[in-house]
This record gives sequence, C-alpha cells and structure tokens, in this order.
Amino acid sequence: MNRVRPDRAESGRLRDFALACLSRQGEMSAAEDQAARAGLSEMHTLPGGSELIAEGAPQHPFLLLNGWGLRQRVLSDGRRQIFGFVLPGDFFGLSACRGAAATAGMVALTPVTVAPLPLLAEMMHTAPNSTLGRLAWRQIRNEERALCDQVVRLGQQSAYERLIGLLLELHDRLKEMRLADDNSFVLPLTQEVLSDALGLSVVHTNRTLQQLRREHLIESRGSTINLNDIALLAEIADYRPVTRA
Amino acid sequence: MNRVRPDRAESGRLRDFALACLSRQGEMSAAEDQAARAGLSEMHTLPGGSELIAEGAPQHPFLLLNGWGLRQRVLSDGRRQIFGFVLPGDFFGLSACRGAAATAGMVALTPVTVAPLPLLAEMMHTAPNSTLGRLAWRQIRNEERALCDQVVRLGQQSAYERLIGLLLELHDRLKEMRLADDNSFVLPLTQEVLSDALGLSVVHTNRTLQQLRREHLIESRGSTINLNDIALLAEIADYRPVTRA
DNA sequence: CGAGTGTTTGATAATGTTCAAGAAGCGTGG
DNA sequence: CCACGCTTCTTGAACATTATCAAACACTCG
Repeated sequence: MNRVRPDRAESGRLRDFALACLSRQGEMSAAEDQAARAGLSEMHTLPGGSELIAEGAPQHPFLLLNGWGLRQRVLSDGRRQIFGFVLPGDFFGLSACRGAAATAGMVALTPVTVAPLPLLAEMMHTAPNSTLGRLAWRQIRNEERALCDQVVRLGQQSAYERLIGLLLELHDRLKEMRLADDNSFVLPLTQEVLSDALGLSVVHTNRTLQQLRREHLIESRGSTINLNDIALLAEIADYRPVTRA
Repeated sequence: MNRVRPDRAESGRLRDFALACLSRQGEMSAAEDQAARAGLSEMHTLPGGSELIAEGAPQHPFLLLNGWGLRQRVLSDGRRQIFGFVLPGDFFGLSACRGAAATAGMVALTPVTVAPLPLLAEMMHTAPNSTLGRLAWRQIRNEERALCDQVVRLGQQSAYERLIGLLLELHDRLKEMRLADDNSFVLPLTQEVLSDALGLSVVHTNRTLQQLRREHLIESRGSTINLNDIALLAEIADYRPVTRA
C-alpha cells in the first residue's frame, strides 16, 4: 500500500475541511472531537486506482478528504457497473450491520486522501443520536437515495437523460461541499468511467456528450464542465434535487 | 382505507409465520415478544393496489405477512421504475434515519396482510443489539444489497440476463421463507409489472419469456413458474446467491 | 355475453453496441 | 524541447437489441 502523508499546508487545509464536515449536523461532543482529531492525524494519501474496499471484504469507516472514489461491482466476464461516486466530505466503509461484508467495492479514481474514523461505526450503534451517529445514518440514507436514483436512471431514462441526471447530481453534491461553482465543476472522469456508471458504451457516451455540447446545454474546457441552464437540464432529466437534510 | 381483519384460522397461521420470522435472528426478549404480539394483534388485510407508503411521506415499520408488495418511483411523465419486491416475511417502512421521508413508494401488488411493528424503529436505535434491532438492520442491509443487484441488472445485463436474475432472486427469497419449492414458485406478477422492474417494454419482456420457455429453461402453468436448471440459469445471469446472514 | 385486463404477434423504427481506425492530449525520458 | 508511447477521445459504418404501434387473442369476472 502506497501510503503517503500530505504535506503540512495541505494537511491543515484538509483538517479544517474535515472538521467542517463533521460538525455539519451539529457540534461534536468533547469525546467525539477528540476521536475525530485522532483519526485526522492519521490521514494519508493513496494513488488513483487503489482499491480501498474489496467487494465482500470487511470494511472500516473513513472520511474522504480529497479526490474522487467510486463504488462498483465487477461481473465475472469483466463487465463493470459503477454504483456511484464518493466525493470529498463523504464517509465510506459504513454498513447498517456492524462488520458486514461490503456490498460494493470502493476504488480511488484519482489520488485520494482519507482519514480513518473507527468511532463512526461504533457510535452509529452505541449513540445513534450523537453528532457522529447521526452523520453515519445520514450517509447510509443518502447512499440509499443515490442508489434509487441510479436505478431510475438505468431503468427508465435515455442516454441523454441519464447523462444529464448524473451531471446534475454530481454538481449538487459538490456544491454542497463548496467544491463547485454555481454552474461549473471539475469532473475528473474519463468517458469510460462515465459509461460504466451510466450503463452505456463509451462510443455512445461520447456522442451523447457531443450532442449536449452542440445544443449548448453544457460546455467543457479540459476536465471542467459547465452546466449552462440548470433549470432546463433538471426539467429534461426529471431531476429531483437531493434533500440531504 | 379498506382495512379488513383476516379470519380466525388465517390469522393464527400468519401469527405463527410472523413469530418465526421475528425470531429467526435469535429469541426475542419478553418485552420484544410482548410488543410483537401487540403489533400482530393489529394485523389487517388491504386490497391489491393499495398505497402503503407514499414516496416522500413519513413511514412506519410493518411486517408483511402475506401477499406481495413493491417499491417504486413514478416519474413526472408517468414512467415507473420498480426498485424491488417486498415478500412475506420482509419488513418495510424502515429507514436509517428516524422519521425520514420514504425514498420510495410502497404499493400492494396483491391483497396483503400486514402488521405494524412500531417498536422496530425504536429498537433499531435504542437497542441495536436486541433481536428486533438486528432484524431491522439486516432488513436495511438486504435492501441495499438488492438495490445494488438491481443496478447491475439494469446497467449491464441484457433483457435475457435481467429476467433470469430477477427470477432467481425471487425464488431464493421465497425459498428462505419456505414459500417456494426447490425449483418452482408462484409469481403473481403481470408482464407489465415485470417490465417496469426490469426496465423493458412489455412486448420485449413477453418475447424474452417466450425464449426462456422455448429453451426449456423455465416452464409456467398459470402463475406458477418452474426453474428447470437453476445452476445453468445462475451461470447465465452471473447470479450471486443472497447471503442473508 | 360483454367489458376489461393481460398476453401474444407482426411490422417498423429508434436507440444503443461493436469494430476498426485515426486524431488529440499527456507524461516521460532523452 | 522534442520524440515516443500511452491513454483518451472522436468518427464512420455495420449491426444488434429493444421500443413502439397496432391488432388479435385469451381469460376472468360480473
């Protein structure tokens, strides 16, 4: 495992980011704060492509501080389905059943910085009304909600709608973490990854993206993507904004 | 609400079934047993088509004693995606966050008999290691697992594979509840419902079913369906048996 | 029997995939 | 700074899968 510690300035920035995430649902108790800081002091960076959780393996809770991950399953013939993306500020490695095997693999898409938060799994069960406990449950619920959205996309929507729906979801989630502008964000995904998430071939994803660009619904410079008319996009894809209460 | 109480013989049978479901994960404490019996004494039957939980509405925990339900979302243009089916012995109306809005609607597909179990939502948080608490979590985890399976089906599999995968899942789950034979079961679904679950048109579902029959992989008499070679079917659909530990 | 719902069929069209190859971008080492 | 190799993106053409439309048939229930 190619673990590296982020440099001093970066690690300070990430610690602040983490503490903001952790107290989004309310102030942490002294004990929680201490546990969180202990976890944060162990933050480390892993290269893109690292497998953070193997499907079916036991899992431990982490907070993603930087970079993108994804949750996936690989079929025996090599096909891959991506369930969703894990963004900075998301917790991962949580399960409703303590110590249960992971139902999905978790892989780093870019280099990622993560911090272990073993207490999260504990508090989820021992102190469900604590700040950390509530965070953990909220994460599980948000994941369920995102999975449902994914099912609807794949089951009922056209390539065009699927792509729009996913872009809107990512934009929403990044904006909530203050990692996106009002109508643009950095999308570090190859078209192949996008395709595996949307259940499309790479070629078709490419052509659908081109169509969106031709229609001036999106623009892209490098990996930055611009959503030109979010209200219109949302209507096209029947998008329901995430209520991440 | 067209509530009806099941007749005496039926209600006794269902009570026994429920108690078996409730103690599958271990014996209930005296308090749990009492709460369960209180809920069971309020069991009632609703006609097919009843909406048991509205999407986005607050939800309360129930045990499904008889009949089939489904979890779905309806898009604004009328398209419907079915997330999965709720079978006898399943709990529904549970959420990781107490009092959270339902992420999916729950509708009775056939007439259903249900029993309220308000304690389940409580114990999930207050006594996570109790028999009922563990049951509740297991249910949430199983739902997540089933949702992932559904995403893989819709995203990566052909109509042929999807249909097989769903039939195998239903058979497995029914068998676990002793509601299916070794290789046959009653499938009370119209092809339209099946289509909305599989993300296919009714016509295509029909033709795919015919193909399976032509190849002698399945047989059907009325609504009873026969899986003729489960091992082969499982291989075709890359099916992973549900570990409902 | 008649109405309604569910299933089956054929013909045609849309959507998406595969294959193959070329162009563009990007990091690395000389 | 350039050349090289690699990955990613783009394009065209042929093909496969699945949807849509329209109609006939079957079954059940009142």
